[in-house]
Amino acid sequence: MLSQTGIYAIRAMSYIASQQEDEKPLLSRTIAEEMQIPVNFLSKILNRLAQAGLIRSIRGRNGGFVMTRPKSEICVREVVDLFMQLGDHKDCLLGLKKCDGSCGLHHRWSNITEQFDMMLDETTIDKVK
Amino acid sequence: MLSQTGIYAIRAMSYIASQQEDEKPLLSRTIAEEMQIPVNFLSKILNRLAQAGLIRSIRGRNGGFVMTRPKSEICVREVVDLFMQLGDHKDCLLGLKKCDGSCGLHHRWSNITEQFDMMLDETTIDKVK
DNA sequence: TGACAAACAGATGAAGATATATTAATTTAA
DNA sequence: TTAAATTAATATATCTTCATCTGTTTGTCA
Repeated sequence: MLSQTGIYAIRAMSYIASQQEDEKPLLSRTIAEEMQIPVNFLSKILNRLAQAGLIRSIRGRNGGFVMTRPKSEICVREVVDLFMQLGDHKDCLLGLKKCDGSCGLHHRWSNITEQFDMMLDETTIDKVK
Repeated sequence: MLSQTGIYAIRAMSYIASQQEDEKPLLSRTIAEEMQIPVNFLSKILNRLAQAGLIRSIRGRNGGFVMTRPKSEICVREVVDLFMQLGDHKDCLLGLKKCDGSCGLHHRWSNITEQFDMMLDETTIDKVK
């Protein structure tokens, strides 16, 4: 449901959020260690997050990453959307094009995806300890 | 949540189930066309289903595949389990080892996986139109 | 200028999905 | 009874996507 990259991104964001009081930029190395993410791979993820404006990157000595917005105003979906397209969950689980919602799994599946979507939308980064 | 292979397997099984009245063995070619599955790939899937005893294969002229058990007694999970291990859904969505269930996504996620598991267990092949 | 840190490019690896080709079993027809 | 046609079984190769690693470049501060 979530790709490894998506999971890493949430982990990284929530860590940065949890440490932002310090004001001091967080090193990617530190984040990688604390959150158990391969450091070079994390680098790409952080870069993408920075491009999207969710964090700000600071180069050079005393550099690192800092939040740009209040952590309570960033929802998990915003993060995830940068790394995977969750596709239209409205579709049939079995990928049947003809399916009009009568495929036996359809109703239950759409309940599930609905809950999943709500979870992403309603959970903010600061809630993800 | 389901791999492509898992999806194909359910599609194939449900098609065989829906046609079993005829008694005549179904060709893999036919199943592939009707259910939009790459024929050679389907061949492997059917083979696996046959090994597991969910269907029986008949070689040679007039051969094909037939059901071995009443379609109302085969649940979706049985099919899926042959092609993917769904892992322990009990775990933390974010893969946090330390997570004691307090990770903000945990509660909602475990509800979701619970429903998903129930869907697989309680839906029989004949219900998957 | 030199050390530090992020940014970027590219190569590698692994898993899953798909395609190609060959082999084995069975039936039918000559 | 034999040969041809049909069909599944199997083995192998390719393609794709995602994840990971390696190395180089660029920017910044002391």
